[in-house]
Amino acid sequence: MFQGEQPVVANQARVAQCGKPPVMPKLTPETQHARRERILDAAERSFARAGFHRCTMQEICREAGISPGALYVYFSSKEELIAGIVERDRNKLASELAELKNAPDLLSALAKLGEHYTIEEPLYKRVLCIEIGCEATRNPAVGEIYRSVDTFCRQNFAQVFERAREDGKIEPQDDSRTLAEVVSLIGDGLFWRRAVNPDLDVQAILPIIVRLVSTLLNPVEPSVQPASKAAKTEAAV
Amino acid sequence: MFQGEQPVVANQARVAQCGKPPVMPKLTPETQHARRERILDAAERSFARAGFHRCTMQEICREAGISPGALYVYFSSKEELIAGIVERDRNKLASELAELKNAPDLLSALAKLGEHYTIEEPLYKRVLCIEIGCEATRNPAVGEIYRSVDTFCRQNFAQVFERAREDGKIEPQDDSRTLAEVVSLIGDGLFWRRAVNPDLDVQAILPIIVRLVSTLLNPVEPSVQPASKAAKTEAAV
DNA sequence: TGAAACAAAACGAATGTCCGTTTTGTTTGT
DNA sequence: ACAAACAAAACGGACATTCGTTTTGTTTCA
Repeated sequence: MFQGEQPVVANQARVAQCGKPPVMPKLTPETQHARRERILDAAERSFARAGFHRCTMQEICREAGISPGALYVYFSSKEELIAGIVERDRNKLASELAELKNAPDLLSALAKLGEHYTIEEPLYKRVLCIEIGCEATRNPAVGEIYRSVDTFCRQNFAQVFERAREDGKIEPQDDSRTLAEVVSLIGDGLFWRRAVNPDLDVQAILPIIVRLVSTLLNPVEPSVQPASKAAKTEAAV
Repeated sequence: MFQGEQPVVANQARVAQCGKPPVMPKLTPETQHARRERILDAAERSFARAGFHRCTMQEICREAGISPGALYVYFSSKEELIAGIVERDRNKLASELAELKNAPDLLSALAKLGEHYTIEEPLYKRVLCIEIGCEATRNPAVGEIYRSVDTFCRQNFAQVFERAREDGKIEPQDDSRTLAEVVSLIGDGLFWRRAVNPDLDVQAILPIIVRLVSTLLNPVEPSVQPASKAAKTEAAV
């Protein structure tokens, strides 16, 4: 994914093929899209505050400064609004992770991402991530979006590792996809801890996390630049 | 905590000081407790299926095979039922983690715990864990229970690490509480990944996880038994 | 002892509220 | 001018909780 309006993960299962297609035309597409975004923003804040299922449509309308009638022009159900939130959020994550491929230094790029998502990102967004994952375990539409992005991200990680393997930076017996899964696990763990315990001192933890990940990534002598065909050192682990 | 009926974490914030205490029948305390447990079991299954907020009291009653009236004898609100579930579940986790102190081999004990919670434990319990964490971010009563247990667990980990430090098994510059946080992070990450992606191949991942944790724990020459006063090796990192 | 009297416990239909959605007019943009 | 966009109010269904009644079990008393 490069910048642009296409989502990273194809819109298979285009959100909710509800009987009645929302009536759509007549406002210029840009303002149309802008209003959808505006509503999504309001919904995001509201959902983060109360959770998907304790948040009322009225509350979202209030937050967005519009009436229910207006809202239903853009989203034909609460369900669809939820799916819209999830889709937008996940696609953003996916495109950010996809950037990793271009990073000159994977490790510091990862650290930076971790820092971004756990420190700079406002609290309500972090809480929403958790809510989304939770919803994905029960709501089929959400689950499908969630898992498709998740799969994409892991494949992406795996490709990065595969490339690292070619540079001899990886223990040969380690499977790339398994490593990708481990990195995802650590990332998700970081999210989760941060959401659940807002006092978490991320700054203290990150260096250790980075050190851990680096043991997966750099069995090769450091400071020696990619001598292409892996020169394994004797010092095991 | 040793075996017994006391919860690991004290019941500060005794669940829901709601205006009206449940009517509490004149049943012998044992059967009273037994029925509460029975209801909690049913609620646990129901909540896991639908989530706390989409699950109706009727559904729980159906699952428990009792009437709404009967349920309200034992729990005076849905809120209290939720808190009851959370309290029971978290205390069980806490007492299991507390066992780690007695484990002869920390690493394999951790691996075993991980395996237990991600493979043997039935799916619905795993999903419930996620739901609980999520609820903890918004519901104050639940949050209090969750965080008190969480704190307890991390302190426990930290103590274990502190002991390991005395045996020279830890990098001196690593703070025990930070290490404890990292281990919690990995554990929670494992939960989360497993709940969100039921296809996760835990068996493939665990060895790598164990290897990672072991790098925190064994910078000292392996096979050399605890020579009590840490003999630091030169090989930094 | 045995059945009448009482109490505890459970039942389940009824209640009132809340909330997603629809309907009905009015306004606005093109 | 006309349909799209909107606001406001109202609808209808669902849900947590209540409460009058029934069932079950235990005590009382003759």
